[in-house]
Amino acid sequence: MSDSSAPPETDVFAGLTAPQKEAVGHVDGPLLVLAGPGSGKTTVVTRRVAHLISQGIPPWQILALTFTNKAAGEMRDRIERLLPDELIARRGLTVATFHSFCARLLRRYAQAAGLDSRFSIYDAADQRDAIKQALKAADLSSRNFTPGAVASAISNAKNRLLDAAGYAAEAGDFYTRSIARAFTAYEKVLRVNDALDFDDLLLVTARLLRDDESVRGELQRRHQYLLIDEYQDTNHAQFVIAAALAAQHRNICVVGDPDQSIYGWRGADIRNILEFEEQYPDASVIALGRNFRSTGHIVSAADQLIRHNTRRKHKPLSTELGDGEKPTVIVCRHEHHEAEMIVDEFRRRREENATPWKDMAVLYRINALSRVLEEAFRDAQVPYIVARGTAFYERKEIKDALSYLRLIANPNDEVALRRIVNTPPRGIGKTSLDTIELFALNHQMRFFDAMRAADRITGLTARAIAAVGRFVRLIESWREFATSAGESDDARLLDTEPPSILAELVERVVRESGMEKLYRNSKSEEDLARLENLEELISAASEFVPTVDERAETDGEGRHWAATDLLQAYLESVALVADADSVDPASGAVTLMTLHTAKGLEFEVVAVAGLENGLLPHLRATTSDAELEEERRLCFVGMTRAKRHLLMTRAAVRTHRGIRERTIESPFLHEIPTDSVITSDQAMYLDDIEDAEESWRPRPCPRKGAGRRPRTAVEASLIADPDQPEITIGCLVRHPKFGLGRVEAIMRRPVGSSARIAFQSAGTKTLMLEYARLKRVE
DNA sequence: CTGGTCATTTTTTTT
DNA sequence: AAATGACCAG
Repeated sequence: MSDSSAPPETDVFAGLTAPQKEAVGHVDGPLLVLAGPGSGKTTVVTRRVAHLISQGIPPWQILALTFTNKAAGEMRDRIERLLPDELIARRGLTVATFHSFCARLLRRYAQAAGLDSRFSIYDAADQRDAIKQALKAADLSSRNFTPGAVASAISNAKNRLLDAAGYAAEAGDFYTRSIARAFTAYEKVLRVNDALDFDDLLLVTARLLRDDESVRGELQRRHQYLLIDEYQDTNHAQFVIAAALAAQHRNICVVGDPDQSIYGWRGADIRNILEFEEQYPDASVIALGRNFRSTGHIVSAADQLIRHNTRRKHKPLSTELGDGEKPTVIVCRHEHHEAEMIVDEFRRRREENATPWKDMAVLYRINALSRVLEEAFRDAQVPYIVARGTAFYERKEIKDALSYLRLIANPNDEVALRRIVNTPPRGIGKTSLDTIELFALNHQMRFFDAMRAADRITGLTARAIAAVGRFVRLIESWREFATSAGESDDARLLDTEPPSILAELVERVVRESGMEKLYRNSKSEEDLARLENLEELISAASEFVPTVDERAETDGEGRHWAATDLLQAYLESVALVADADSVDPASGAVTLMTLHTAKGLEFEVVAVAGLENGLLPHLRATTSDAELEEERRLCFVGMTRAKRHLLMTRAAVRTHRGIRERTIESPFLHEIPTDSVITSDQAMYLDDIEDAEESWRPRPCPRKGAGRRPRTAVEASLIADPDQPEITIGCLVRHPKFGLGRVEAIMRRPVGSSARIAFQSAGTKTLMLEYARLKRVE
């Protein structure tokens, strides 16, 4: 299929360097692309896929796997833009995250995998609940075995493809054997509930591919060309999945950078990329070392730092962009001072260099650092966004609503059931639940079935029986609604306007569960915010459209999407959101995020905060050399996000978890030669922790109660971008088609915020801010 | 059964 | 500092 002579100079090769061209032109056989920071990796990958298609390979034979939805979405968009229009119509190209690919595969091959296709996906919080339950069942005190420790032990085992039995076989000492018991009990909880945790998605898929020859063969034939992004972050399960898919055709292209491997703690195995050439001795290896992103001093400082990693193959980094400015290091007095310095610097950049807010970012090691920074940006009236897409789904009211939905989709999901059975309070208290549980146990019944038979349970008060009956009828009426209401006509799916059957269901749940009433009757601002969040959830549901890939899986022979399929896909997409997914380039605000989420992104101006010993490197990652090297890579990733200017800060005194402590400089700062950076010590004469406190004057205009109140999603969107006239609630806007209207509500969502606008002539509509070309009218 | 207060704990990073 | 869990009064 591939031409052995030089690839033709079509436009997919335009403007590329020689190694880039080589990678783009590669068609058959294994390929390893070592892509340093800013080396045009995404360009190479997307053009290569376009090139494959131009060589006559059907798009549906190509499978690209990424780690975040955002990366997948971007890749899909960029590939499609490279393809001729007539091809887009008949695509079928699969670009997905590892986890969503596996989830879909497992639903399709549920029977072969020994699963119920309605299985739930448990997130970290659900997993915690399930582990607590398991610890109780295994009669282990959660004193000595904290759910967190057990969870990470189990996760590590699963990433190595060990199940509970395999783990137990390895367990020697008392502690490990106890964990093994907890593991076994936890697996039982998952099985009974028809639930999988994140690790299971990979583990079960890997096992299925390994053990089931016919499934493996089918998938190998379907996915002839495999592409894996960020390969340095794959764990063993992912490695097995990739190897199984590629075993026959060997058309596997992996892209990554060992120096940016930062997920070792969750089982990523850097050996996967380091030993790729041993696994595929005939692999072509292409190194992309030239940096097109950052100016010279930034590249050189980062390079000096990463050289301190010993277990590493050094590759030269060079830049195309001239020296630029030296990175700045500022030693601040304390965290508030640090935040102010960063805000000051960003303001100056905007005034002097006209750098837009959206091209600036603050990166930090731990989420807890965001609070002080947020305060500083808010007080300075600088628009900012905290990239934390998962935060929305961690809110109590949202988790509750989703638990109702999960229970509708999967009747056996007892973790979901227990969460909402008495939320909002409906008279089913602990005593009643214990009685029901005992009954279920004695009669070998499902918990929900026992509730159904509540009137036969002795020891339950008449009051409780009535309450339980009402609850059961409520759930069953929703379930009936979801199963009977099919999408009568496919056009509805493509319609952006409600009513969507899904939104209807979510709305019914919010209303009929009593959640709406509970929060509406409350006077507290917090509950009002909760109500707004629930409305946002409904609005998000109304706009939910399964991805092309998902639809392709189910549509097939003209099969219609039933409401339950839609619900399933929705719950799946919600379970698998990542923080990085919420990074919105159209937002017009400074982005605040962790170093981990920043991987793969770039900004003109970047501040890395908290360069202190114990914070970066983190205290818990200093026990081994391997961990310390990973922390160094993390710092390297942060530094190389900057295109033009890099600011690194630390506070001499920092308050963390309520304790104020003097800090020690990060060794990483020490490792960068002093003449590679410009250092400014603002805390030189700070002899005493008390001085730090005195020097912190309360900021100018502290609003009443600010800082206490939980910030709502809506509030975040009210911080406007001065680059453009802001769109706020109540303001007048003009839409190119609908004309003049007034903004009634703004809904900020992880991806694509929207606004409800009452138009003078066109009626009330909900529009996506990103696409609707709204102009504010003064 | 509900809703308060008080004590205790918190792994940093995430699909 | 914040969030959970245990305990107790209504």
